[in-house]
This record gives sequence, C-alpha cells and structure tokens, in this order.
Amino acid sequence: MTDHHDMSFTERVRKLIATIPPGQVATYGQIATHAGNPRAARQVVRVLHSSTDKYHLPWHRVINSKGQIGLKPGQGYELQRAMLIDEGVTFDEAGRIDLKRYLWSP
DNA sequence: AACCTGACTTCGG
DNA sequence: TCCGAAGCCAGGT
Repeated sequence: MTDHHDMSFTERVRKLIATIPPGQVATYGQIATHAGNPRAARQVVRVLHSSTDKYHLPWHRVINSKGQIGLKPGQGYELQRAMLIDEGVTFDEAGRIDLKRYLWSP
C-alpha cells in the first residue's frame, strides 16, 4: 500500500521542523509525535544536529516540553534566545516561553 | 550486531 | 513548583 509517508522517521522530522512558522515554537516531543513516534523526542535532537545545516532547518524554533531552551549557556542558548526574540517570542523571568501562546499547531 | 549518544519526557516525592 | 531517576529510541560507530 502506498503509505504516503514512504520516508524515514528522520526525514519526516526534517520536513516537520521546516514547516514551523516564524514566531512560533514546537517541542521535541511534539515533532516526534507528528513524525510517528511520541517517544522519540531524543531522536529529534539527533536530526537537529545532523540536518540543520544541510537542510537549513529553523532549529531555533524547537524547544523542550517545559517551554525552555534546551541548549546550555555558551553552547547556543544565547543565540537561540536572540533569534526567537527577534521573531517576537517572549520569555518570562525563568526563561520560559508561554506555550499557550507560541506553540505551533500543525 | 552490540553499544553509545543525547538541545528529551514523564513521573514520583 | 522543583529535582532526580528511569524510560526511550533511531542512527552512527
């Protein structure tokens, strides 16, 4: 049968990330869920590492389920935060993004 | 074909 | 609400 998704989990993840619009964010788990496996959130991280440059993915729009940036200070945290703020996303005092407001809904 | 990795998530205290 | 432990998994080695 023609499973219209004749592509790997990784490919689906790439496509999903590519569709997150500016000013919105998606969680690793959310991407994993839509890619077919709710429990493969960690795999999304791997895809980000391996495909961001090659496919020009909007990597900065992917955050964790707590609404926070996963990267550590000095490891990309500042850049991601700046890029999101530049798109209009706001952070609270604890560095959290209001998912009710900015979470992407595919 | 095991073993390792990691920008995670969930759950209990 | 915060923290730690445990669970999870696709792809790379």
